[in-house]
Formats: sequence, structure tokens, C-alpha cells
Amino acid sequence: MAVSARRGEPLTLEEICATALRMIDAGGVDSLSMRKLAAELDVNPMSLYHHVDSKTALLQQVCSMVALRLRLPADDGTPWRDQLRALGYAYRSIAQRHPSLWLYVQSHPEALKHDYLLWDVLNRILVAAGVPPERLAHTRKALFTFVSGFVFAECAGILAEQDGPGGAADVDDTFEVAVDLIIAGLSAARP
Amino acid sequence: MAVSARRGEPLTLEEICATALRMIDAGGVDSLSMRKLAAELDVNPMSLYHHVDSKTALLQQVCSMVALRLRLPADDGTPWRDQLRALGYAYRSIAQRHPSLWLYVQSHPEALKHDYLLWDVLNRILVAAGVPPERLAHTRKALFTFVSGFVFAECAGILAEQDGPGGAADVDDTFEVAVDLIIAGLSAARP
DNA sequence: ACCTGAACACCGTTCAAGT
DNA sequence: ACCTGAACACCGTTCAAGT
Repeated sequence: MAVSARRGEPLTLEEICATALRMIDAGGVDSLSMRKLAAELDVNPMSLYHHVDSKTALLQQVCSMVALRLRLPADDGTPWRDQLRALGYAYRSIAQRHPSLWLYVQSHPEALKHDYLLWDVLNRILVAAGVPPERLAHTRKALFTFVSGFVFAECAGILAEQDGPGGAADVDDTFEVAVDLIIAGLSAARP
Repeated sequence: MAVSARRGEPLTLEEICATALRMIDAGGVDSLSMRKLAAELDVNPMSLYHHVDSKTALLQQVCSMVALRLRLPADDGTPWRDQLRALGYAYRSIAQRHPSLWLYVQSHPEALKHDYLLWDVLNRILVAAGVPPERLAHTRKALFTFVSGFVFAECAGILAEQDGPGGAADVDDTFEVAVDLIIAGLSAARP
């Protein structure tokens, strides 16, 4: 009730996605319902289905939109360590901007059509790092799960809890330690 | 309708949790509804609420139940590398047994009251590995997110996709590479 | 104590109808 | 083409009532 279904403009997909993302950021993916979204847009719930196939499709749309903002490091001569670091930080910054959505992305991998560009870039960096070809696929996947696992934990708020007698530690510092550990591991395998 | 609400035995919490877990394993957390669970137990939906506060509380119960099965490596003299490896594999094997539930656990960390025992064991191993005290908390968290990130990706089915020209790679091998990489990274920091 | 039926306030989505 | 209202088949949960 109380959906005053009158508006001037004609309702675009962009508008729908943007509003959905705003609602997700504000209250989590679970708090987004087609009916509430419609109310927010001052539109009948069923109008949405004229622009979007289903709620799942809408979420997919929003996920892709956000994932597109990932800034991949260019293939200039930058040393592999710096490129790997840059990629890790870029990935993390996207998730930090929309933690609730990222929680959803991770547990619904089909929501993101695979970003082959990301894999290609990671591959290139690992080749530069001297990872032997037979271990390339494994290493690529391992690294991706490491970084996404960290970022995911951060989104879920696991990393912020109190520490032992050392007091609360800074999550930024933890991420740096994490990235350093990965780079050290990769460097060790390289003579 | 059609819930033939007659049964002999008196419905226990264990029975509820076990059935819930079975349904989650079969169809994912999303497919579990209080009403379907009640139907499966041949009971009125409202009877469940006499044993459980809410659906969230029920899921929490099930998560704790499963998490309790984690086999932590004992504090014998085993070298830290072996202990760390054992912990990683133990953690993974739990998730592998109930992937859908684990997907939920990860995105709802409040569903698992923190397993301080796990943290303690990990701490002990890292001390044995020679991680300096000021980096202990960071390293512990980084490692945890690495392993849980890997396991999570495996649960979500991200790691099974086709690889480049090398054909499909074995996920077990990838996990081994991942653990090796972590151990190499830790070893590098140790003189 | 333990269980139940009816009810409330929500969902996503279909479908026929309106402009 | 674009939007709408009513309706269907679901949810989780409350509450008063039954044994």
C-alpha cells in the first residue's frame, strides 16, 4: 500500500540498478526486495519486470556493474611485485566500496560472468614472477582465493575483532602482511 | 496444507538439526524453509518454534554442530610445517562435507561463535614457525583468510572451471600448491 | 509441557488489462 | 511500448487455543 505510483520520467535500467545498489549498500542484499525497490523508485512493483527478468538477473546486473570498475594494472615494465600488489589493492578497494554486495558476489559466483581479463592479467604477472608453466594455473587460483578470501573476511567483519593482549590491530596492516606473505612465497620458489 | 501432523515420537532438537542439515546438503541453505523442514519432520510448522527461537538460531545451531567436528592438530612435537598443513586439510575437509552450509557460515560469521580454540592452535603453530610477536596477529588473520578463502571458493564451485590450454586441473593439487605457497612465505621470513 | 490452526505481514512473479 | 492491479503460491513468526 501507499505506493503513489505516479512519476514523470520513464524508468531506466540504470536508474533501477543504481537505486538497488544504494539500497544494498545501506541495508545488505537481504534487505533488497523488488517491492521495496519499486517503492523507492515510486513505481509499481511490476514495472520493474519490464526492464529486468527477475531479481536474480537484477543482482547479476548490479554485480557486473560494480566489477567493471576494477582497475587492472597495465602491462608496462613495472616489476611483478608492484603489479601484484597493485592488483590486490585494486581488488580490495572495490569490495570495500560495496561490502554487502561483495559478500553476495562471493557466495553467488554465477552472479559475475567470469572476468577473464582479471585472470589474464594475473597470469601475466605470475609468468613475470617466474612461476613455472605447470604450476601456473594452480598458483593463479590459489592467489585469487587468498586475496578474495581476505577481502571477503573483511567485508564480513571478521577481521575487526579484538586481538589478544596486543589490542585491536589495523586491518590495513593485516592486508599488507598478507600481500607480503604471498610475495615472499612466490619469491621463494624463484631461484 | 496436507501436513499430516501426526507422529509418535516427541521431536528433539537433534532431530531438527540433523534434518535441517540434510536438507541444506541436498538443496542449499536457501532451499531450507521452516515450513518445508516441518513437513519433512511430519510436524506442524509451529512446533519447531518450541525447540528453536527462530530460523537464524536454528542455522546457528547447525553451523556450530558441524564446526565442532574440526580435528585440531595436537601439541606434540610435530614440526610446524606438518601441523600447519594438517590444520589446513582438516579445515578444508569440514567444508567439503557440507559445502552449502559452509557458504552460509562464511557470509554469516555471526553464525559461528568464534572458535577460539582454532585461533589458539594456529597461534601456537605460527610461534613455532618463528613469526615475530608483533606480526603474529596479522599473520594469523592473513593465513586464516587464505585458507577459508580457498575453501570457500571450492564450495562455491569457482575452482572447477576449465583452464587454459592445459585442460582441467585437479583441485586437490591446487590446494597443495596453495598450502606450499603459504609455508614458503612463512619460511622466507624465518632466517 | 508440548503441539496446533488461524492469522499477519511480508515475499517473487504471472497474467490479463489498461494507456 | 510501457505500466498497472489483482491474484497465486510461497515465506517467517505471533498468538490464542487445544491436549
